[in-house]
Amino acid sequence: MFTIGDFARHGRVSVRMLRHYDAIGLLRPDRVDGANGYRLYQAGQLARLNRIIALKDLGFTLQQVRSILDEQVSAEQLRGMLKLRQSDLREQIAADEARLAHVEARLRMIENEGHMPDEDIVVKRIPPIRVAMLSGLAASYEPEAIGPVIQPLFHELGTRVIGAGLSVGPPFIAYYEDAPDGVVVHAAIQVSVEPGTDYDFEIVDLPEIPHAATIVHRGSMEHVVPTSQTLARWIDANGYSSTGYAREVQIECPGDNVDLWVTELQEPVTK
Amino acid sequence: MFTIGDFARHGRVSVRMLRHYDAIGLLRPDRVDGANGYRLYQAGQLARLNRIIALKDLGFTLQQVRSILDEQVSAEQLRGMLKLRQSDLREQIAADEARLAHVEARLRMIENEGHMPDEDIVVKRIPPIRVAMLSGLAASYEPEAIGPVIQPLFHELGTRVIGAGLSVGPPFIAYYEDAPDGVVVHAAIQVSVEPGTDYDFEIVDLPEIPHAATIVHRGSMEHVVPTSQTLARWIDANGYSSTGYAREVQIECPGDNVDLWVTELQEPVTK
DNA sequence: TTGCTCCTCACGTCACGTGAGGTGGC
DNA sequence: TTGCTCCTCACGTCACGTGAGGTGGC
Repeated sequence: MFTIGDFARHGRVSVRMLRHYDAIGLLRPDRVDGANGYRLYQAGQLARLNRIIALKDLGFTLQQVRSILDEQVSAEQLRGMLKLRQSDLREQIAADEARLAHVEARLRMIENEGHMPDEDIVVKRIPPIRVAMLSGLAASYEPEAIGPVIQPLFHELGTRVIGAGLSVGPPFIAYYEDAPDGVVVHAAIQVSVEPGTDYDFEIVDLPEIPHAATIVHRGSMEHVVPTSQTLARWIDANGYSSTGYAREVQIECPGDNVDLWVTELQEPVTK
Repeated sequence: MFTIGDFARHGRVSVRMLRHYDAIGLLRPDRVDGANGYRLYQAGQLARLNRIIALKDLGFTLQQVRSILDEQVSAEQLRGMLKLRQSDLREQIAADEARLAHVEARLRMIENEGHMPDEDIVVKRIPPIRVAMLSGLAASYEPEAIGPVIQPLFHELGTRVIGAGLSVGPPFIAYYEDAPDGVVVHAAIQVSVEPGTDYDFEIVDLPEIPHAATIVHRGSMEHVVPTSQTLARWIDANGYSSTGYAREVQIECPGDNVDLWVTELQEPVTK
């Protein structure tokens, strides 16, 4: 017979753990002294304690350990639980390796520039969205070429959407596609209508972007280039690669002051 | 101005997270409506939200995120924090890979034998221990060769230790070393004395075993072979290798009934 | 009026670590 | 008597998720 302290020393666990396992019914002492409540264990119970520790070390919860030990799971169910643990662990490892790569990218930035960037980039899923849309063609993918095309498009689109009796407000979305003779420019405004109705603009469901590297740009789109470059460098430094032009989502754009505009760039990426 | 719901949608976080960040002072709303307590955010605050999410994704706690954002840490301190995170992540990944290897070993056992072993093996650190010791020589490392050597050793050791006025009781430890002409057999009993005194037995500090694969054996040591084999197979299946003979620690050994003996085998291993 | 969004508590999560406050045997 | 071990609460951990119960504007 061992007191809880001796049993803990032999099992190389804490006394608190043994009390906890008693409390949740995972490992009851062999008997409890009626007079003083002392827990008393048998040496043979070390075998069960070892099984508990071994299963716990595999990453099972104590609930799972209990049902495995109390033979409430068949060999086949156990195989299923192990398979699940296996894939969870693989995911966990992959996620931690991604995190590690990001940490190392940050360290490289500090080595190179002496500080971390002030703007921050986050990879998110962008859900699909239904928009009213007009399109045009620009000579190249530069602010000087895009601006004169997209601004009239948004103006015209706003007029037509209001004319169709729909409400207009942010987010306003600009996005781009390569064309043989330049860049196709799309101006889009979120709307909630059923498709099929006939309007003097397109109704399009923009697809989700499973992985978009995003950054917030403040101020006029004339000065978006440094922000885009920060985004591009980050994508590169973190082992992603771009799979298209960024969507530009105007989150706030008071008409009177472009310095207060807030735009999110959403660039589709893959690892 | 965004309500909390709109701001959460733009930032792709939950409303609850924004309330939590407000509560801990990490991201306060731009202002709070005095009448109804509504939180109101500015689009520009998305930049801070993104920085929070990005740092959180690196694995920093929200406390750390706050001190980084509020510029209470210098670039040098930040580099230190990133380095620490880096090594933590590497450790985490290594630990999960070890766990994964163990899960896979379990799966192989189920495929091969249709069930998991009933006895369980745990890798532990064995702390150093001071013992009284007598030694002998056996022809080989088999129960039939060891038994006749170690039993008289323990008997004699017990007599001498009692004769020296020290108390005797489990754990009794047997351990082994290779010798040119057989195996050196050590019989040891834990004692607490200062070294230097002269006894008719040795006082030895058994070193710690940083990594010991341990299994509990019940019953006479005559029947230890299947238990040893279980341990050896496990060591092999889990990618460890043995670096010596196992210590045998008698945890319980009532003199009248060897079937009730409980012994822990502690085999030193490395990855 | 019904829905929708907002609010503030407050419990639950998981496996213990860590006191606080007290008892019993050597 | 002093130490040591044992006991039972009960809070704290970390970042929210999830109700409960209620309010305000369309």
